[in-house]
Amino acid sequence: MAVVDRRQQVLQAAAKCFTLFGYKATTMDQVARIANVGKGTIYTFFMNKEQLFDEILRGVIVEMKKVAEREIRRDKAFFDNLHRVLDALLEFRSEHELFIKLSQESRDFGTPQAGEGLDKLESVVLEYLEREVEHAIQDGEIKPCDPKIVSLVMFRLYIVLTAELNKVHEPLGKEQIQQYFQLFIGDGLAQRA
Amino acid sequence: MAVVDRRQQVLQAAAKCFTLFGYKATTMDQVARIANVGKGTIYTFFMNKEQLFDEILRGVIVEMKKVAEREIRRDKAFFDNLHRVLDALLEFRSEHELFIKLSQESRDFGTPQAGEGLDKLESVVLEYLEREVEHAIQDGEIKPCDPKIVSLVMFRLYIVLTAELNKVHEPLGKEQIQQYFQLFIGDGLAQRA
DNA sequence: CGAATGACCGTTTTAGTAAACTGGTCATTA
DNA sequence: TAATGACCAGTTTACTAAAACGGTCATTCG
Repeated sequence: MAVVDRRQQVLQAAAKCFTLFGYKATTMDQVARIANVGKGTIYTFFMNKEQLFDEILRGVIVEMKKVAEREIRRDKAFFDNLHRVLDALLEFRSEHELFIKLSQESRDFGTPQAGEGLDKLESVVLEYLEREVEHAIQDGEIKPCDPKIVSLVMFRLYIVLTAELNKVHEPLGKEQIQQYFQLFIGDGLAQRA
Repeated sequence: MAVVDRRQQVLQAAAKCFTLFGYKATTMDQVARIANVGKGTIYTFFMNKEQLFDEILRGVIVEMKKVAEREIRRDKAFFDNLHRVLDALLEFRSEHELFIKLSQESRDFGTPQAGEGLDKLESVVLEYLEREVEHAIQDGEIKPCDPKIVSLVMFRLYIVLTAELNKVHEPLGKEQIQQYFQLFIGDGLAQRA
C-alpha cells in the first residue's frame, strides 16, 4: 500500500508539474517536493525524468483509448461512432491542458521531449483513426480513399476547430465543432441539387 | 534605367537571400554583394532591412493575387474556380520555397519577422478566400456556414496536403491534391445512397 | 554635380567562461 | 530495508569581451 501510494503520489505530482510548467521547466526536486517524497524515492519507481514523463503520457493515451473504446459500437455507423468519441474526448480538460502546454513548449522553446511526446500521441491517434477509416471503407460507409491521408486531415481538422481557430474567432461550442466536423468530413460543402 | 535596374538587382538579390537563408541569416552586406551594389545603395531604395523584406513579400502576394484573378471567372462555378486557382498556385515553385524557408525559420528559431511575414500572407489569403466563400454562399453554391471558419479550414487543408503530409507520405501530385480537396471541401467522405 | 560607395558608428549577437543548477547516485538514517 | 538528501558530474545560465550587424555619411567617381 505504502509503495503503491508513493508511486501514485509521484505520478500525480509529475502530471501536475508537466501540465503547469512543461517538460523542461519541471525539475525532479520540484516533483519530489510536491509529492512529499525524497528525490531518491522517485528513482525507485522510475528510471529517469524522461521515463517518468513517458509514463504520464502513456496514462493519457490509455485514458483516451478507454474513452474511444467505450464509445465505439461495432454495430453503429462510422459517423455515429465518430461523433460520440469526439464528444467524449472534448470533455477531457486535464488531458487537453497537458497537450496545450506541450504544444506551447515545443513551439516556443523547441524542447525535444515535448515535441517527441506530441508526436507519440499524434501517431497513436493517427493509427487508431487509420484503422477506423479502413473499417469504414471496407464496410462501404465512406468513399474509397487513402486512410493515412484521411486520418491526418481529420486530426488536423480537430486541432483547427478546437485550438487554432480560437486565435481569430471566439471558441466553438461542442455542438458547433460536431457540426463543422460533419460538414467537412461527412457531407461536404457543395450544395447538392 | 540605371536606377530601376539597381533597385531591381537589390530586390532579386534579397529575394534570393531570404529564400536561401531566411530573414535573420540574411545580411545586408550579403545582399549588397550579390546585387553587385554598394551597401549604401540599398538604403537609397529601401528604408531598412524590414522594409526590404516587406517589399519582397508584397511582391509575392501581388503575384499570387494576379494568379487568382487571372483564373477566377465570375460566370463559372465556385468549385471550378477553386480548382483552377489551386492548380495555378501549385505551379509557383519560388513562392513556395520562400514560404517553406520562413516556416522553418519561424518554427526552429522563432524569428519574429518570419512569423509576422507568414501571418501577413496568411491573412491576405484568408481575406481573399473569405470573400469568395461569401459569394458562393450567397449564390447558393455551398451550404450556409461561417466564412471565417471555412476559409481557415480550406487554408489549413492546403498546407496539410502540400507540405505536412510529406513527412509521413510521399508527396502528392497536383491531381491528387485536387482530388482530396474536392473530397473534403466539396463532396464529403460519406458514401451516399 | 549627384548618385554610388564602403569605412565607420552604435548596437546587437555570438563565443567563451565561471557560477549556479539539475538529473541522477548512494552512503547514511530511521 | 525502504526512504532519504548530501553529493557528484554534466548541463544551463549569467556575465563579459569580441565579432558581426544594420544603418549613416563624408568621400569618390562618372
